[in-house]
Amino acid sequence: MEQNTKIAAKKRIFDAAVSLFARRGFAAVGIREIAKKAGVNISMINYYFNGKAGILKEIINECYDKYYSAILDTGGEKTPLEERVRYLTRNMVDFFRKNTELAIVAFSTIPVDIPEIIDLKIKWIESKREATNKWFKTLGMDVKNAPLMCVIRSFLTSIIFGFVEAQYCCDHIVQAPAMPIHLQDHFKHDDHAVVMDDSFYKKYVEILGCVYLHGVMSMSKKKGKKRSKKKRK
Amino acid sequence: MEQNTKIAAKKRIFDAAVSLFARRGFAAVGIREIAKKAGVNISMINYYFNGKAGILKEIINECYDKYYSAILDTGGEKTPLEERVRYLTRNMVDFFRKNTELAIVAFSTIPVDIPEIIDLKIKWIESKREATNKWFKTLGMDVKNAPLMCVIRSFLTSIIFGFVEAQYCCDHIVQAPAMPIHLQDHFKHDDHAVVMDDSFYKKYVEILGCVYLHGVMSMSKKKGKKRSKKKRK
DNA sequence: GTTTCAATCAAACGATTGTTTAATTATAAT
DNA sequence: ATTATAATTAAACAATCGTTTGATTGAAAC
Repeated sequence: MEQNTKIAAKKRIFDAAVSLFARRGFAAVGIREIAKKAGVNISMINYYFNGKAGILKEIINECYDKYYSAILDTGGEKTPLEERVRYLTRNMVDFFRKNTELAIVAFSTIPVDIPEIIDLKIKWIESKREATNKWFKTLGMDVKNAPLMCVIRSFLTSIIFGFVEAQYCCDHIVQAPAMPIHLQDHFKHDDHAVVMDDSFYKKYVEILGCVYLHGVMSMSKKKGKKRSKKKRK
Repeated sequence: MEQNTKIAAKKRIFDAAVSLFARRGFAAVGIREIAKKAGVNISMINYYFNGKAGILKEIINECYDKYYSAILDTGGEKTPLEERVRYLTRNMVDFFRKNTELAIVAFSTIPVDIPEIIDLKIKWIESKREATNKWFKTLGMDVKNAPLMCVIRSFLTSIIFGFVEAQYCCDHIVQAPAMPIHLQDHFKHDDHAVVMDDSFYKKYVEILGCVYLHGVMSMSKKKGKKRSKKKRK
């Protein structure tokens, strides 16, 4: 068996699983459906991934690797903060756009029955904790301030992921051919009818970056220092 | 059969389902498990709810009813905007805290195989669209600006829900007795070790309200008017 | 008391589930 | 060519799934 074809079968399974899990959820998709979509026999799931959970493990590893690459790339320290915020926002939006299904699966699946997956996720998050804290300190955040960090830490991820997931739902589930036509008419107005091309996302990134900057800087010690001068009487 | 006991059986099923669905997901939880937890026979699911999907339908209706009550209660029009933002933020945080499991199930479950549920959700969202737009106009948002509205529309919900869901996961899944002990040690520092009591949430609301106000007002036509005066030469 | 209606139960049904196993086929190495 | 290894297949397994059905029990109405 040529390496190319070997890789192809494994990859086909992976891609089929990502797509199906994203639309339907991990628990609702069976290995027979994945195998059928990938054009392989069901035993291949076990052979290549050691079972269904193994697919999920690889999804999580690939997604988190890409995710943390995106969020930890915040530009040069000499760059003005405004530009860095914009740069980061763009990185993250790009990440979620390019890896929508991967992210939906990895971020939304919490398989309680499979502790090793929970373990894996926790390890990823913990291993990147200090690195992400560095960025928040750059923003002037007090990382020991618990309620503050609960707002700020996943700010961009929550907003972008929430939006991208909703769009995915709209495009691939509600608008999917299998869905009754009358439901598809619901999205023919306002932001739902907008062509979300690169131009749209450029504006989205600008706006979000601005909201993030202004919102977060209202909590920043860096900005707070400026104010403290005025308050001293 | 007394009405009290009748209500009790149906409610026990509902509550058991909410709890199980929140932890494990709709597709992963079977009716036998729900019936066992509720202390009834499995046929009761069909009797009271016309099947598993019926439970989900009632969960969605109850949750969305409460959710929209919360987000549409934005205080009096005579009240200063700052206070209204704080008021709304508190409403929403309270809603998600009090109805965590309900919200997780209703917001996270997208049963592709059950178009009537998709339909129901869409109807809820569409029926409240104009009412929610009113608030955004109050904020000075241009509701026709698609990328702007894609940032602003679900801003608070994304952040609060994301946070509350993560805490639920931490408290009820990772920290659950069935989870191997070594995983539970991961959350003994920083914001994860904080007692999230009313005092914590009071600060959380303050901070989030402030971030929201400053972030959103950076995009507001109301604030924009003030600046336009200075720009005129 | 009897009859009717509501609530509950257990059994059955056809279908599906992920994992395992042994056989077969394809490919690589000699 | 033969042998060894990798990839693939089909069958089997034990378990589970949600819905349906008819029987039984409990409560209300008369």
